[in-house]
Amino acid sequence: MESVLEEAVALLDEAGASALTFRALAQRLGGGVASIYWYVANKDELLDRAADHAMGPVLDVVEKLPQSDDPIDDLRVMAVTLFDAIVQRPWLSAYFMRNTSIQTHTLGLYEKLGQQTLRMNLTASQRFHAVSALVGVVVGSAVDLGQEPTQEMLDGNVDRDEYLHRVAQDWRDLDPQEFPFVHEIVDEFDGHDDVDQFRSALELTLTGLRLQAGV
Amino acid sequence: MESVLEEAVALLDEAGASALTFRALAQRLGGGVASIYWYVANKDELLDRAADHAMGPVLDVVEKLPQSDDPIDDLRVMAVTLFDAIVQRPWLSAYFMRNTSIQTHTLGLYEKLGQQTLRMNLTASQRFHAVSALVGVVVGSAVDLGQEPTQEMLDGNVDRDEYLHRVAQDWRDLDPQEFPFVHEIVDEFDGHDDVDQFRSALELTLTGLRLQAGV
DNA sequence: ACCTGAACACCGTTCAAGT
DNA sequence: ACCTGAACACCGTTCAAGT
Repeated sequence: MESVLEEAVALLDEAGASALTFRALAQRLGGGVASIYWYVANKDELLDRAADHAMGPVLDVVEKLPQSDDPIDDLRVMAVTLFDAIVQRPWLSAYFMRNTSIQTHTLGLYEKLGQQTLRMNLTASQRFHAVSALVGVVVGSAVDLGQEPTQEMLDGNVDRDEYLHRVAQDWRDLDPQEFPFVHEIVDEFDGHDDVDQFRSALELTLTGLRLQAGV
Repeated sequence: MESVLEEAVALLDEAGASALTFRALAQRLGGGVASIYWYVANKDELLDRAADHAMGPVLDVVEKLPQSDDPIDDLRVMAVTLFDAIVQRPWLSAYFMRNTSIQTHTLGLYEKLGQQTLRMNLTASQRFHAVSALVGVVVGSAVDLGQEPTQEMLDGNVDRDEYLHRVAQDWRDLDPQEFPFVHEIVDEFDGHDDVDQFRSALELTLTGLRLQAGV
């Protein structure tokens, strides 16, 4: 079981979600395809378990984080830790919190995030929504990352920077009268860093939360 | 072309992303599978175009929205409009803003959101990040919705409420000492509305944005 | 310009049969 | 308890050939 998940994660890391097939996994394990069905009921469960397996080290880090006097600061560090993990493993975002009865590490992370809201003056509803919002920011910001390279990127052998640059050029060719905003931000878009984007989105949500809790 | 997208959207609406196959689509169009390849290069493009096709009416609504004196209020209405569309078509979230050179309606929506930030005292970078954050909130909140029903849900013939209730029961069985947050919010989680969750996340981001712009 | 049948190289999943 | 080979019912995609 352990080695099944280990090899599944390795396949996902090497070539993304589309590379994880039962046949490829069986080959790496040196067995037949049907064997894997002794450990998991179907591919969904395999992916849920693989994702949670990869969350183990992340939970370890989060649990060892020192607590400051400011729960908002602690939430920020935790969210960044989680986001960093997803940056390194973009395939994670699609399977985060999909089945907590199987994903115990993920549930642990959810709990640790939530415990910070227990330190703030909020209602249970506000706490629930706050953590959902934070998870949403992390996952929402990571959606871009999780996307498999498009056919265009594979064909032209273009990397991310080159791809962003081409899109930016398309945008610059648009009518400035009709698309004033796109023209305003096209230089920002061109070569932008996903981490900056995430950080800004996170800060907006944390600011809103700070105001709500009055801390 | 128009009818290809029309039928593709119909298939997606009826049974989700997994129902849209070239064979199923060809059958509905009364033709062969290979015909579709005259209109689109591959399945990715089909999905990108279908998603943008469904965005047409949404853009129409957003463009006809009256402008208030508060750009934040206008952003809220637009975000809610977009979210509502995704609630009705959960499959949309996965293909939003994936290829703007093809997705002209989607680009139009992005522009309309952004134009509200032009009315606020922000830098170009802040504007870019603000709209990215808002899109992230919408898409991030919609990720739950977009997920296909799990095998467990199909097997047991359980609906969403019943499913939430089962997960909630699992959570209630956890050790309260170890999972104080999960216990705090389990009653909120049980039977929660995705719209409420989205609204809260949106409000936190808008509050942060209001503070940043000083309006 | 538009459509087709038939094939190719894959998938996830099942199942009777093995140890 | 664990593994297997072989089959089943699908996929997206290609291509030579048609109108």
